[in-house]
Amino acid sequence: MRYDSDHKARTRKKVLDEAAKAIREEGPHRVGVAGVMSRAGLTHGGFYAHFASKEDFIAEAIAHMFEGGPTAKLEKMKGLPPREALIDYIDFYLSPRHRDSRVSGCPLPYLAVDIPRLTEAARQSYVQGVRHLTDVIAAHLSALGRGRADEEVASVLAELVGAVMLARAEPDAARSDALLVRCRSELKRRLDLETAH
Amino acid sequence: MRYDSDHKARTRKKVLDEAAKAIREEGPHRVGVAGVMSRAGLTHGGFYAHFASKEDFIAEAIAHMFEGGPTAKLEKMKGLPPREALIDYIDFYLSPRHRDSRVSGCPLPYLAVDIPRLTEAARQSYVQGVRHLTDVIAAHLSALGRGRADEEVASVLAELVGAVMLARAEPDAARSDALLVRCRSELKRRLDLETAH
DNA sequence: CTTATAATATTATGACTATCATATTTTCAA
DNA sequence: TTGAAAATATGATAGTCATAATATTATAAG
Repeated sequence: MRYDSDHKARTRKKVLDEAAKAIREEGPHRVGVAGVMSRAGLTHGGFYAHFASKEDFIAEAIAHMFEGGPTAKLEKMKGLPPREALIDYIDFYLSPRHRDSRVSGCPLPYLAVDIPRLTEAARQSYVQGVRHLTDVIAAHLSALGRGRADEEVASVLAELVGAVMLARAEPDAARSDALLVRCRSELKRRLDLETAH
Repeated sequence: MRYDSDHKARTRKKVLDEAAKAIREEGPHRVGVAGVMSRAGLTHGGFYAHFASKEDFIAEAIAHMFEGGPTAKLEKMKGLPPREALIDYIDFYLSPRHRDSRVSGCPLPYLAVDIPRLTEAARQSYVQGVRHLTDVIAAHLSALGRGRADEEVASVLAELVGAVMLARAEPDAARSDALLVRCRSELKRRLDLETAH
């Protein structure tokens, strides 16, 4: 071979990185081949040397979103005592910073609505991500001695995802902040995670 | 005038009805002028006799979504005793029927993700819809004698919206149903709405 | 330094889109 | 029944998109 052995692989990763950001900003259907390639410092010509089709590309980009940085926070949870881990995660997930992060951030709220409109491959990536997050949270709830962890985790995840989406849709910053604060405190209250007394 | 005095108004309504359905099915950016006009039994030519631009059209269609049928359920809530109203609404919102309703159904979960990408006019319609639903639920929570209704309503709304979205994203029917059941029962439990004992 | 080839760029094509100018149809009033 | 105007249709234009064929560049091996 003439180029570096992983030259193409690095380019591919760069393109997928940009795609993941663009999907968060514009949604999976509005990202264009030429746009993403350009953001990655390339022209659109080489696209089909990397991906079979745009559909395939979007599915790969979505899988990529679940591998990247946003999962780091989740992995860190595993090493912490359950109470601390849950408090940390709720505070992170419902933080203004996470709400405003338009290029990283958990894929779940970004993609939920479009998942039924995407390919089977994209759906599978999404489902895996949901299962993973569900399992980690449920494990910590169980470790805390909560008997109905399996029931509770559905409700907790729904509130996390719904709150981030509604906070992003609220243009009034103060109201958006208030929504996050309220959901944070309600979540901790109903999971008996309050730090005081 | 030569045509019936409200001929144009009826056509306009028909077009907006179809647009509202199409937005739920495909998202606000993927609905096309020609497609919606065709669904309404017209050709694309007359479009600009009804709307100034596509952006304006989408904003009007979104406003229309909040006026139509899906709000009926909400209005019915107002006439019921608070406990019954809340139980009814939760059971409706988190029903498989509402999850599967791809042409009617509450606009909140359908639009949340796209709202930051739409015009100011569209955002304002959405915000009004959120406020309205928030107020009605909060009023019923207060009527039930719950002191922290303003805090709770944010959490409840987030869970309702998030649960519907996640249920729609879950391709496994049994798992999707289970998610809805769990959120229904968790919501009623934490709001002390359980019917038994 | 040369050459082969992998990686990327240039350019082209056809499908689709919003928009608009113009033509045609519809139907009330006379 | 006819004329006029309102409502809608036909057809065109310019732009964008995914896709692909071909050309060019970059670089590791000889």
